[in-house]
Amino acid sequence: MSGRSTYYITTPIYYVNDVPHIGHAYTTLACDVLARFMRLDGRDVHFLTGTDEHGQKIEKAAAAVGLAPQAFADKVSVSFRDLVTKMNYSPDNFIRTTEKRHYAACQALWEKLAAAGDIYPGKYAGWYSVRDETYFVESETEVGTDGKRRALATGAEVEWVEEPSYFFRLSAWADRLLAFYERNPRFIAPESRRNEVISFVKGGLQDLSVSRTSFSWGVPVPGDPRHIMYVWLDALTNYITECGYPDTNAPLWKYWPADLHMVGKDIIRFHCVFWPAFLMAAGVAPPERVFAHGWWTNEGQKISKSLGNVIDPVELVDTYGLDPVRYFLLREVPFGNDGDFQRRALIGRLNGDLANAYGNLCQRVLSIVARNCAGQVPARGALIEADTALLERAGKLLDVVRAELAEQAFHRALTSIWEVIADANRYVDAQAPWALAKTDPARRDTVLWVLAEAIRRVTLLVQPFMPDAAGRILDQLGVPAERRQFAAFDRALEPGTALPPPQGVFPRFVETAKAAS
RNA sequence: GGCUGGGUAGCUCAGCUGGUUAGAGCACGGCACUCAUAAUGCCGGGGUCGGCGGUUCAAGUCCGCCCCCAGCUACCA
Repeated sequence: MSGRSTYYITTPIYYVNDVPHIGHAYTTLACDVLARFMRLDGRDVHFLTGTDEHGQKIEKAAAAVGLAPQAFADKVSVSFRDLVTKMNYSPDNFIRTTEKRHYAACQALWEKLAAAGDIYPGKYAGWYSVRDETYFVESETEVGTDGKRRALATGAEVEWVEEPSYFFRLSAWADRLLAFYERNPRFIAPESRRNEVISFVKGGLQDLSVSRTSFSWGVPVPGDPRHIMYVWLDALTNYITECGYPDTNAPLWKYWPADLHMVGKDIIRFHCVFWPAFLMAAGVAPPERVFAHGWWTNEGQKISKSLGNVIDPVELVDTYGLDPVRYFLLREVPFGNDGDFQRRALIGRLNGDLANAYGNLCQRVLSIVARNCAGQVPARGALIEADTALLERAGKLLDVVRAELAEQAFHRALTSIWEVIADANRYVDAQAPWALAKTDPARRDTVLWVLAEAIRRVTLLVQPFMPDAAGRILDQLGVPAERRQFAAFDRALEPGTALPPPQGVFPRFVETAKAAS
């Protein structure tokens, strides 16, 4: 942990050659929960997401539909902004690589690298397919029986082509990168990814081609505008563009270095090798941490457009509700691992964890309160051991969840919260407030107060995961907005506070015949 | 091929530096309760901890070999 009061967290910028799918939704969701948690915990948070709009693919996709690249990017970028609303994400800004300030940042970074002697002109050579208009790595090609080399993916004939290109002296950075990983063991997570990156770098690094002349949709290289900057040099720079680079006196520069770049496991190399090398070469501090999460499969099958089994987050939210989907994605799979998306499992979580355990706990407690306590937070008398035991378990939760989220262990944070929910359900049965109603109303009130207070503590911590549902439960507990920050975690419910009539927050999901088939 | 991680109840997984009868959640069976969203609680069945061999008073937990799975092995992102 940095120990700073600021917290800067980023998603990758999403390539607008694609419509948003579960993978995009998942990455941003994880960031959103962290951003919300840190804000509630009093940190000065900056949460950034956005779109990557340059490159040959965009140029070609735009041409294919008869649009200028910018117009095409404008159009597709909107669907990513819509997802932000749909999923109730809370970014502080949505950055686009086509912004003027981003061109300035990229070119400034380039000039810094060039001045440091880490960029030099050379030739980029590789197996080029004229038909596919793209280069292939040697391993992606194969020499056929006729002696001609072809791309494995497309079967198109490839030829050895050389074009002028600028190179970044990455080969010179291997040792410094390894030393950096050594000094910063938290830089790459999870552990298995760290091993992969280190072994990759230990295997030796080649210089990196960082400009192209084969297309023009991108940031021109300073002093040589025939060249367009390599997409990753362009894309990664967004993280510092946002902070005002190259102006280190800019108001947002206080957020750099980023506390966390959240990425999918497919782009870990760009973030853990290229990016820190670029930054160190430019004299800018590398980010604190990169977390590479896993991928989802769909009911056991690999997700692919050609299989037509892409998971649409919008459809999920429309079917199951936003908060259950947010909960499921972060609870079902240990964060960092690949996970299998199963409707049955989602429904199981929704009905079991949310409706039965948590929602029903709130409902059974609040309805007794409503019926017996004149619509107010009940009076509390002396506490017995069972009472303090439950309250203490709920009270420890803030530290537990804070520690788990420092490691991005969302599933463990949620498991801990739900253990207290289970404790609370056991406590209700053991104390049986409905029976106390006849024998000892004062004790009944105390039991209800303890339960309401335990639910308050739990729900405060549920807020980052399910902001809307948690908000509605806190409403029903009469917790005012200004006491929903973790600074107010220890401010117990005040007896006598007026409460609105209780209302179910997590309805069970009942499968219709159609949904089941 | 090389490197890394993993193979523990029907399913998903915990099991740190080796130590009493191997755990949780879900699913399944029984019981209790009736405040609650047919919710909740209690009890229970079920595992030769991938295989073989070894170290040790003692091994999912250490060592060796083997089998199986996944990821990585660079410039579309």
